[in-house]
Amino acid sequence: MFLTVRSAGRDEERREYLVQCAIEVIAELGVKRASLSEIASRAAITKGAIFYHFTNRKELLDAVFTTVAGRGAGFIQERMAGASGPTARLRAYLEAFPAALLIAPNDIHAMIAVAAEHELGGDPALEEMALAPIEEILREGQRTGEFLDFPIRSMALAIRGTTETLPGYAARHPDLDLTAHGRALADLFERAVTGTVAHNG
Amino acid sequence: MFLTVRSAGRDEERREYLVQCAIEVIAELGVKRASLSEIASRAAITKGAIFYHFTNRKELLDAVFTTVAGRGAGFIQERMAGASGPTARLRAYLEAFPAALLIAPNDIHAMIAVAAEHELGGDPALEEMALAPIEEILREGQRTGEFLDFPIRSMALAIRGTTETLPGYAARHPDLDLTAHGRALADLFERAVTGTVAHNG
Amino acid sequence: MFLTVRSAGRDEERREYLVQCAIEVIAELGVKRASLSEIASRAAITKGAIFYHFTNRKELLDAVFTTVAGRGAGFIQERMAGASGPTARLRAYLEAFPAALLIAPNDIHAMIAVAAEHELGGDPALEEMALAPIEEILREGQRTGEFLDFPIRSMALAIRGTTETLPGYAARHPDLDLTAHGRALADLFERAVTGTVAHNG
Amino acid sequence: MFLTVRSAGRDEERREYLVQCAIEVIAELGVKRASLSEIASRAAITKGAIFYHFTNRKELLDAVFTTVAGRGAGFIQERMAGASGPTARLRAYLEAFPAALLIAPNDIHAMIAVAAEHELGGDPALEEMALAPIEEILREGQRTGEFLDFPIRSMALAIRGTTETLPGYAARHPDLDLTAHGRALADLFERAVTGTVAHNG
DNA sequence: AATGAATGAGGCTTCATTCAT
DNA sequence: GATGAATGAAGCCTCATTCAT
Repeated sequence: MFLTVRSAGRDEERREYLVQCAIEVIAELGVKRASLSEIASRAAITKGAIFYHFTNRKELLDAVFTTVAGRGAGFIQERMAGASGPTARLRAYLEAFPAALLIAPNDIHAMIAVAAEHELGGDPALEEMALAPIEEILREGQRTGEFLDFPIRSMALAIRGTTETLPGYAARHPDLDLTAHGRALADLFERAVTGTVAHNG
Repeated sequence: MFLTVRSAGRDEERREYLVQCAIEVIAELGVKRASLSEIASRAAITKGAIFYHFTNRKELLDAVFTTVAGRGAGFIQERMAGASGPTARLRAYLEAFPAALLIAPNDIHAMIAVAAEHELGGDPALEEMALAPIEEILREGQRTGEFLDFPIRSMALAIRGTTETLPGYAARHPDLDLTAHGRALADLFERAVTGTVAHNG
Repeated sequence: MFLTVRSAGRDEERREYLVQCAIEVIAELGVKRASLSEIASRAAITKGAIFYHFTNRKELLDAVFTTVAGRGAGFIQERMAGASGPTARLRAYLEAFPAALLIAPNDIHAMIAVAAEHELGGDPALEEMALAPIEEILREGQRTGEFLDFPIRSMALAIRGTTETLPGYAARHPDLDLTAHGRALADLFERAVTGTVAHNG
Repeated sequence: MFLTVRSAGRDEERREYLVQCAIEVIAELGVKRASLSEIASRAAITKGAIFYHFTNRKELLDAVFTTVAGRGAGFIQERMAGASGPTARLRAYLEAFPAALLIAPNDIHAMIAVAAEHELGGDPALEEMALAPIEEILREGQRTGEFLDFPIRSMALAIRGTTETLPGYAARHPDLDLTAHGRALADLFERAVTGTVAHNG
């Protein structure tokens, strides 16, 4: 349609398109088997063309991660927008993650897969970015007194570990009821941080 | 006969040695980058020699997993031996895992890494094997009434996710106090399953 | 479009070039020793490049066989074109094979070599394909009464065995007069199938 | 039985045993896949031990060939012993080969397989050894006038090609009636060399 | 006479990367 | 902006061969 348009935007569009193709391939085959050939063929271009848009494979993978992490964070924040107070926000967070997996499984699978690769020798700042929003909720809860006293980092790691590990299991067990599981996780961590579960009463 | 026995012992020794080298390489570089070259050079032999002791890379990796999973299970069982009752057993389990990471970090790293690869390409039974002991405790706790009512699989997944994810973080944050973290996890899940924490009282 | 056509042509050219190189190597060294390294070095490219044009070694070998079998069949059919009647056709066939060996020895050597490997690991249909044209002539000769009564398959196997075995001998005995040998074979089998030899009278 | 005997004969026995094992493996798997490992394991010894008895793989293969070719020649000579006159001898020869294939298929398969490997870069004298007895019959037939005039080498090559090619086909077509085929070959070549077939009249 | 362990060369294959066009 | 062709390093694996014991 816009084939004749020569704008800088075209470049960006193309990058995003390639990233999207990469996400799909990664979600289906895993990072290791997501070769540039595979991605290129999914995008119906040639391997060489990828290098016009990305310096190397790593840069493409980074773009994939940034994209999916960004979208994921956006989705979760949306879900948390209506929740006021740390307890509700924690619940929203824990239910949002499985919901995201339901709505955009490719994104989540790709995010986890790439993150796993990145972990060895990857950017430690990335990890903090994932923990930060959780810890913020926890800290606020302790400040307001709604939450009990517990080591924040340990609790955050438990929460993150629980969510991070979910996509793989869900992929292998398509019968898992993600909504129910999300609620169960919310209950579990609500009781862990507050000592009781209001909503189930 | 003696010759056979003696040489069988040698052979077994050699296999174990190679497995140990593989564990170290995997713990340091991850499964993907643990090439046979790398492992061979760590063992100060040639690549070809590996094939004298193992049919395949896969067979070596399987041996690695069997070894580390066996040692890990042994260690955790030892730690749980003194604990009676589901509450105590759950605490023992959750404290034992970080302790194992402290004592034999390579084993744990290799175990998680290999398990991740195995699960991608494979054996769903493995996953159940990891969840089974956890779920057994949870079921018993619910039966005796010590534990609240919650979906067992969800709780087990949370526990497993928490532990499975720990080695990576610990590797990137050597300053993490694993003993304290183990206690925190035990507290957290004890409160989640029982509604309160006895030992902190 | 032109670009596609032109490049498809290039691609095909390249494939044919590689096939030709493979034919030469196979003719000289045999299939077993015709490694991709050897073929690549003959083609003055790298091993890796072969995989750009062929999926694997087997595909290259298949292309070799298709090529030489096609050319060989073409040549023999050409020679048989002028011959009418089973007796003349049989003679044409038997003289054409040594002639082909004279004109394109590499082709014939490669064909026999690859066929031998294929048959070991494989395709029984190939064998029937080689026997079919011979048996057709024999059947027709018996139908018209020009040929005596004999078991067709046995006669065909004798003819095929005679030709199949010739390239090896010819390679080791460059002094063999292939034209004369072809005539001798034609005489021999003509007498075998008709009881007499017309042309020698 | 003779385990305690320490004679030079032991060595020879062992060699023969290994050769026999090699024959079986080659007959079953072909020369290429008849690795020393495979042969050793068939012989229930170790690879290393083979090198005590043979300098290298080639020497073992040579011994295999010598053995099977010797036994084959013996068998054929036995069968030809009762035949007097070139016509009868030729018939005996041509019927003996398929008979040998029936009685000792492993020998024949191994012989052909090894010969095929030897052909590229092998001993040319070997080939003459196979042709000599055929040519002797043919020459005698021409001398006595029983046989027509034809180029001896060409006829011998046809006969050898026919027989040499048979084992492979027979292996792929176990339903082939070897006795009938032998008779057919004898008829065919008898007519080719004499112009008629006495025995079928 | 033989074994067990290892070597080292060579084989096939995959893939990120480069580059002329 | 993109393609097609190629490179080269690395990976896994096989196997004849060697050698101390």
